[in-house]
This record gives sequence, structure tokens and C-alpha cells, in this order.
Amino acid sequence: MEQSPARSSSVTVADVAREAGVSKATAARVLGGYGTVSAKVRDAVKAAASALDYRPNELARSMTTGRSGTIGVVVGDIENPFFSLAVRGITDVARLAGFNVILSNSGEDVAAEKAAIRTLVAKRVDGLIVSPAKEGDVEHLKDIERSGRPLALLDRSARSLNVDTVIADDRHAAESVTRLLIAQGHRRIAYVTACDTADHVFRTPEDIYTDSVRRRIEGHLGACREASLEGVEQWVCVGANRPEATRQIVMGMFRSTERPTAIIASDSVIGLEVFRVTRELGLILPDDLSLVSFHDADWTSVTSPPVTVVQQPVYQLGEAAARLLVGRLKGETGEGRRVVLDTRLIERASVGPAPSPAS
Amino acid sequence: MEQSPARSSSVTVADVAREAGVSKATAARVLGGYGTVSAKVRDAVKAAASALDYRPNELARSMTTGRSGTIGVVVGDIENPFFSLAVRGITDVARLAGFNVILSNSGEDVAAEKAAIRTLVAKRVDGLIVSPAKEGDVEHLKDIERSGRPLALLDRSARSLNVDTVIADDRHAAESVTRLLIAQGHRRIAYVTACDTADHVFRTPEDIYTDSVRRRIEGHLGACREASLEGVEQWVCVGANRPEATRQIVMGMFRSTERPTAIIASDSVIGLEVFRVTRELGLILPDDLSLVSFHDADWTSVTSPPVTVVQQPVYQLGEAAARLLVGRLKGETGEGRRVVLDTRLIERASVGPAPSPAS
DNA sequence: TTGAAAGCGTTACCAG
DNA sequence: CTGGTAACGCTTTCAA
Repeated sequence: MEQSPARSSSVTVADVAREAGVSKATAARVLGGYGTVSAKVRDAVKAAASALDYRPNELARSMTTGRSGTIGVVVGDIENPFFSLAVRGITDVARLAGFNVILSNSGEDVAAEKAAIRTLVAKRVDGLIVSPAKEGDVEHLKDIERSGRPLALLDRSARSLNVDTVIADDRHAAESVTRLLIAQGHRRIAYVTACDTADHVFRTPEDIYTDSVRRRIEGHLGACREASLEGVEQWVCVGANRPEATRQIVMGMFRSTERPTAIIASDSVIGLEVFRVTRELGLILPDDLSLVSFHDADWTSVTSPPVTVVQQPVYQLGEAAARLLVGRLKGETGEGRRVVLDTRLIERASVGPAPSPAS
Repeated sequence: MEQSPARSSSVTVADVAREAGVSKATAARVLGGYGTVSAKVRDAVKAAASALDYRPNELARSMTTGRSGTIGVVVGDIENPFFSLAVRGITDVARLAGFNVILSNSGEDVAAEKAAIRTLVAKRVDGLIVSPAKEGDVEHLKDIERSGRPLALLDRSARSLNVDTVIADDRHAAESVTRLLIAQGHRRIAYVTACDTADHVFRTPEDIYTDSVRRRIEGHLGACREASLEGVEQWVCVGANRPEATRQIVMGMFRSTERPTAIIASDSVIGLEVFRVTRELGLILPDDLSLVSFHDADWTSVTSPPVTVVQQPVYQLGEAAARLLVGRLKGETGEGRRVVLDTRLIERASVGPAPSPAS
């Protein structure tokens, strides 16, 4: 009982070394688990360390090694079940590989994304996983590349970046959805996305800066073209980035003379609000309207009727991105790899034949 | 055009100082935004900095200042909508106050929680927000206190710790729920929680180590006592920590001779699974069974019938915890404060009169 | 207002 | 196998 071990000021290797009667370098070797020391000395140092309740200062360690054991993650919105599940996949893999995760929310805003990345790089994270808000605006991502830190893209690719990328097979998924609807006789199929354009009107997929969504819309439009549908672009609705906006959009569609007979929701948050609104409007699914949503969110299976969805391997998306990044961190080199995970259409009861054009 | 600004090795204050023709100390003053420098020198340094594309090293900065501008957050499961929403509240407040968040998942496991906290402290986070998995096992939390770093508890208090704590009014909420059910004639009311006991059997609230849940069960049992119900302890089901376990529990209850007429789900993940199982069993809500869930998760309002829930101010819980912590970080001192936020019972159609005891 | 130099707690190199 | 010592990049006295 020399003194209370619980001192407020932190115990350093120097303290431990003194206590153990060895040099700072030797103490550092056993505490840091590198180099070689005799068993006797090691025990002495370990004893001293626990007696003093030594806690390594990772900050100092990172300073000299250049590695922080941390990976930075920037996503659009952690509150969105899509991202929280993906983040879970990331953190699980990261922890197993001995890395911590610093999480940042961009709110799908490029300026915030830029700031988040700047901070993360300043904190010297070892690598980053980003879900870029806008594919066109990725200069700040190139900065990461330049800084020598590995970067992996989650759910959204960026053509101008040669980095590891993990996405889902969005184009194919959207094609399947639209084909399904068309096969059921639907001709007026609305596609609702949170992405927005300058004038809140959709004209071509090039207007859409969020890569995953653009691919979906391309798939959707492709399937429409197959069926020789006309004027399909006007059925793509942008700007559903808050529940009220979604509500506005859906309400607007049903006030107009040409109502949609089917709606595709680009994510589950939108899908949920569409479901709510249609119910408020007294519409019966699938008789009055067919509904398909991206992301197999928990609620989609318990509604009446349950909602047909595109099941995305969200957790696996996160896992894969983390795995690629960890690989780089462990020294893998070479061109950016591109992983495309399969989606699956889960058909439930929210899709049915298009209502006869009696309206 | 002296040289390409995008060097891989990082630019330091010394480099900027040299470029600007001033001392390292002066450059550091303008770059760090402290001390006083003449306008002329400041401009020169800033020009040099941007010419060289200087990026501060937060690690080095933290080393000397002792502050890292980071707060550590340890929650049970980021995938649970409850926590992801609370985390959103935390990160929003933190960012506004200039702090980053390092997120860790404990998986409700004390060992993992301990490891996470150790790492976070080693990384010299400025403060921590923790949702302790078990109230009884909080020695590692006391370590935080001892290290001089502020700690705030989220959703779960720990009597033995004198720290800022933000919880919801769980006891009162549970009381209201149970009273409501009893008023509707229910006598066999099951309470299902993810918390577990050593032998997977509930006897007294002392068996429950998760503070928020214990308070709820106390409230529930209290209301039962008011109504002189007997043998209510046997209706508290523990161990519903995975969907399959929940399924198991609910199935078991309905196979037995004494079926419950009402179920209270201790969180929305359990509530969802209960809903699924009852539907599979062909039970009609609320005719055959009444259901109430804690947490106003998105799905609860779109089911048929929609589910009566205890609305917890989840986002605000996170906000409040972060605010208290940031306050400490800015120098506030004194005893640990305790914030109790109100809950609200949202009555929907999943609750009805108890079925007549014809079974 | 500016500069020189001493830390912060590690790791890493180089002798012994 | 061990010890001395120089980094790492920044902040912070203390003088000038």
C-alpha cells in the first residue's frame, strides 16, 4: 500500500519504468508489446503497471506510429434504418479487426460531408467509409486519396474515384420492380425519391446526383422503355427528403387528373409515409394503388397489406465496405475494387393488377 | 507555382512558418487561433498555410491541450431504433458544440462495455455518454469518474454513481399502461423484456439489472398490486433478447392453459416480434389479445390495428444527455444532475376489453 | 507583438 | 536484451 493507485493525473510509461526499476524504453517495450525483453523484466514491469493502474495514452501512441486504430464513417442519416443497419455491419467488422469507429452524420449535405471529412482526417483516422451525398461533388474525397488514407464508398459509387466501392444491384432491382408492375397492367408508375434537383423537377437521370438512386431510376426508365411507355419522366418525383415533402408529393399526385396506379418508394422512410398518406386518402392497397418500397424495413411485413419490397443486403453492404477498408489498412494494394451485392424482390400483397381506367 | 501542394507527407506548422518567414510559435498562434499577432503577419501565415494546403494534426493538438474534442458514446445496440434515434440527438448537440462522437456498441454485454470504455478513455475522449448494460456492474464507470472525465448516463441510471443522468419516466409510464389494461378487465398481463436473469426466471425486480426496465417492471407490478392481482410475477418474461427468443416466449404462453389476455412489450423490437407471432397464431387484436409496446417506433402506427405505445422522448433523451455532458466539458461543476423526461401514452386500437374467460 | 525552447506520452533508432 | 535519446506536431510559458 504505497499510495492510492487512483491518481487523477495519468500514469505514464516513465512512472511505470521508475517503479519497476528499468529504463523507459524497456518499460515501453513490454507495455507496447513490441521488441524483446526477458521474462523477468517483463513480469516486473507488468506488476508495476497494474500496481500503478497504468493506462496507455492512445493519442501519444498514434502520434508516433501514425496509426490511430480508428476508421471514420460518414453517412447521410444515422436515424434512417438503412444506415443504422449498415453502420452496425461496419462496426462489427471493425471491432473484430481492432478498429474503432468515429461516426459522422452529413444530413445528405455536401458542405457538412466536407466538414466531417476534414475533421476526421485531422483526427488522423486510418481510413474512411463514406456514403457520398452527391457523386458530382467529390473533390474532398479525392483529398482523402491524396492524403494516402484508404477510402471505401458505401452504397454509392463515384465514377471519378478509383476506390473500393460496395453497392447493391440497384439498377437490376428497379428493373424487376417496374417490369413486375407493368406486367400487372400498370402504366402510370410514380417513382418517389428523396434526391432533389435544382428546380425540383426531374428530366433525365443525369439530374440525380446520388449514384444509387440514379441507377435505380435508370433501371426503372429502362423497363418503361421496354414496354414503350411514354412520358415516364414526369412520373419521377424528386425532393421527398422529409415526411412532409413526401406527403405533399403524394397528395399532389392524387389531386391531379392523372393519378398513378402504382408508386415505387426509393427508400423505406418514403415508403412508410406513402403508406400513411394513401391510408389517409382512403385508398385500398392494392386495389386502388400498388406500392413497392426499397429496403426491407421492419414495418413493411406487418402492415395490411404487407408491402412488396426490394430486399437490400444492408448489413452485408456495411460489412463488405469495412472488410475492403480493413484489407487496405493491412497493406493490400491495387486498383479500387467494386463489389455489387444482389438484391431480392420480396413480393407481398401491396401489388396487384392496375385498376381499370374508369377514372 | 513553387511545387505541387499535394504532398503526401503532411505539412506542419514548422513548414508554414518557414514559408511565411516567421517563427513556429507565431505561425502556431494564427493557425491555432490563440494569442495575438499583427494583422500583417496573420495574413502572411494564412497565405502560406493555404498555399501549402496545411491541415492541422488534431492528434498533436490534443496531446498538448489534453482535450480531444471528442465524446465517446457506448450504447447497447445501434441497430435498435431507440438507440439510433438517441444517438442522433447526441450527435446533433455534440456537433453544434464542436465535438465529434466515437460510437461503440456493447451488445448489452458488460465485458464489451468495459472494453469499449477502456479504449475510449485510452483515446482520451473528453467525456462519455453510456447506457450501462447492468446497473450492478459499474466499477468501470467509476473509473471514468476517477479519471476526471465527465460521464453522463443515458436512459439508465445507476444509484451508486453520482453522475448526470437522463432517463424517461418509465415507472409512471408502466403504471399507466397496466392501469389502462386492468381498467379494461385484464387480469393476466404479460410483461416481456429482453433483460435476462441467471436462471431465465423472474422473481423480483431486484433480479433485473437494467435500470430502466426495472423501473418499468416496478411500475407495472405496483399497478397490479393496486388491483390486488395475484401471482403477477410469473407473468413477467425475461430473456427476449433476440426475435427467436421472443417468439419462443410468446408461443409458449399461448400453448399453456393459462393464456395472457394482454402483453406489454418492453421495447419496440420485442413489440414487433410479438405482433408478428400473434398474427401467425391467428389471434385478432384486440379481441383475443391486447398489446402495448414501449417506444413509438414507426411501424406501430401503420399496422392493423395500430399499436398502443408509450411514447418516449428518445431524441430528447440523447439531446439532454449530450447537453449535460457538454455543460460539464465547459466547466460546470457540482453534484450529478438527474433529468427525468415525461412519457406519453398513445392509445391506439390494439387495446380492448379483456376477452370473457370462456377459454 | 514575436521568438526560443520546454514539454505532452509514446515509439523508434542506435549503441552498448 | 537493455538503455539513452531523438523524434512526432502541436501548445505554452518565458523573455525579449
